[in-house]
Amino acid sequence: MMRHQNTTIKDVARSLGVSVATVSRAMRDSYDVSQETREKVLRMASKLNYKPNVNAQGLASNQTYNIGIILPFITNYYFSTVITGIQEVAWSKGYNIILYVTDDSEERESSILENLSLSRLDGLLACISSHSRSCEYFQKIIDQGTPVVFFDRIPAMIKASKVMQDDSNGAFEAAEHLIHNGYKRISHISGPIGFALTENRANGYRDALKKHNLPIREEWIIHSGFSQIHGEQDVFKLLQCEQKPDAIFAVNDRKAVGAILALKKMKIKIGKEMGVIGFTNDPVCSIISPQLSTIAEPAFEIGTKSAELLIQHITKKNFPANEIVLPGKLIARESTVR
Amino acid sequence: MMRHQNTTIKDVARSLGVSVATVSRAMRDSYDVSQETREKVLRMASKLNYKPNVNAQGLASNQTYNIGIILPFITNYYFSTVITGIQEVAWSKGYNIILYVTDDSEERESSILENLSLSRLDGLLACISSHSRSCEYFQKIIDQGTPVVFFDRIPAMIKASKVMQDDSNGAFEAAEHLIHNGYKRISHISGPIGFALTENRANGYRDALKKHNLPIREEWIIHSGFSQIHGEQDVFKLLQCEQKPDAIFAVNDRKAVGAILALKKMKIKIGKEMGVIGFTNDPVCSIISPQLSTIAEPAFEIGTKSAELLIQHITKKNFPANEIVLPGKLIARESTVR
DNA sequence: GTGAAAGCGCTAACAC
DNA sequence: GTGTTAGCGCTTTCAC
Repeated sequence: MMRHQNTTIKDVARSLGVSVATVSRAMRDSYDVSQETREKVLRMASKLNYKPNVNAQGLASNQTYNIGIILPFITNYYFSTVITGIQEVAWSKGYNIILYVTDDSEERESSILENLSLSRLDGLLACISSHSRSCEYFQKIIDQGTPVVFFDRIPAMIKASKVMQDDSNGAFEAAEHLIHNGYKRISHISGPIGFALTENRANGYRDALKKHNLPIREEWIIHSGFSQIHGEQDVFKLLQCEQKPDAIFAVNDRKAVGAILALKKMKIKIGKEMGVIGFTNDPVCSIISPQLSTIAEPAFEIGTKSAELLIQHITKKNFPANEIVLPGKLIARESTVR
Repeated sequence: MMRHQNTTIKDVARSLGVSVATVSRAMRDSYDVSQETREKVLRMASKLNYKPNVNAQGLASNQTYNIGIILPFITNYYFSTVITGIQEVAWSKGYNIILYVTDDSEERESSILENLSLSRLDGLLACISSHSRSCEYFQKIIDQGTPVVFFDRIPAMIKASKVMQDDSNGAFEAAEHLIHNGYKRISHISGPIGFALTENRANGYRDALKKHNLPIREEWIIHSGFSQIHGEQDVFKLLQCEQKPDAIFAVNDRKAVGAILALKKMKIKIGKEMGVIGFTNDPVCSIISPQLSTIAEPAFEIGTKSAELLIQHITKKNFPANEIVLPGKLIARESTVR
């Protein structure tokens, strides 16, 4: 599969009567080239439309200027916005993004990582699947010298840089908002057990109830998946409780949307009879009726911070692992008005 | 930035007492290797955890197993689903995906393409920005021998493979659905002028009205952008018309959602006083109230077909340019019931 | 400040 | 069916 041959560094060197080494140095702002030569080279390179061959660069220098992103889905607001943030930073620093989608399957995740050719990547940004546990395949990659930065769903056992929203504080604010608005029997439809994100949000919820001396009933805390359908199912379970809650704090907006849809089906008045608050600030919040109160997550910034951090790790050896926590913001809408 | 050195083809060859050529051939299912040797090599490679260096492979063979995707956004249902489809096929055929996001800016688009190192990519999948016109930078890439397949928003002037939904037929069905449901003054809030997609949907709309002898009033056809806010704005314009329409066919669901929100603000009863139908089948259709009728687009299949087509172009020289049109499907919901 | 040359890890033409 | 070897286009010592 030969493609048309582009101009190479040799062509530039030849037409200038200099060596390829000089061209290579000039192209990369290496400081042992005279100002004059550099300009000459740059001009000729652009005239000849010279683009360095990235494979050759990568082979010679052991760098690729590619960063990988591995995550469960891209088809939701949060993830696609994070990627957009990553892309923004990557583009500005000359990095490309290679996308790996796990479909939230641990098997797929491990298969991708086991088969990953690390020679392709300078670093990896990762959000693990909701079924992932030990994540030893990530550890393997890190041990082999490829930096990894985790975001959002992060594995507890692995020492690496991590970027996340302030889950416990956000959850605390969400629950307290419900309390301030007069709700007293507050339930929580949560995510899978064993996730930092899940536990932090559950803890924030518990803390708020404790602070205001409200009962924490374990039957009001339901753990299931992260999706809309899980939200619907969880509501039906809540409605079976002996004592019914009068408000729902959902671990994310998708589950909150599922909850609203289920409540509507049951003809339960949202707000008046049952307050609902989510987490994320998906655009659907202001489309659904009643509009959904939520904690806005800084999705775009999660992306930019993660990418910046990863690039630090790539460019500076022994850059220390960092944990960045970004604040969320309460957005009150109709679903929490009595 | 040296990273830990992985095992190379030499290591595998040495520990087996064969040549690197044999290992190389065995690894790639080249047929002039004995069954026995191949198995021996494969076993040793996996034992040594050998992963081929993609830069070296790319440099030697002029292939990268990377395909690029360039598109306006990834933060909406349609695009993220297309990418998921692309990813699916790419993964199964051993290709990686490199993502480029233009933020719907022609400038960004051309800048990305001008700076693109083609040595990085075996082929490109593209959906142009809503402001792109001549797209000569795509032509340049094609001329240099890199295959490009366009999807959804496709440039008219360029000869290349294209994949799209059946826009005119879908629009025809949408309009006819409104007619069947008793609407008589049907308006169309459309996208930017000059797009195949826009024109095809507008034509389908016109054809349906003509067939049923309904008036086509130019003031009922509004061209603007593709986003929700444009949908809202367009509705306010429609409501200024001397003779008001009784139904709206929106070029996509995002605009239809904007329209619904605007109508709600104006206390106009959706369905009864004003029918609304969209195009895409975004999940928001069944979340919004009333639920939005629409033409379901085969987004995932658009992705898989595009990727398959591109891989054909990559692997078979002189594979002829192809235009694939995938059918949509009417999904009737509440917003078109009187 | 610049050039010569080795070598990054692999593929493919050629020889046997 | 397998080995030898010349590159692929670039970076990077090491001379000068």
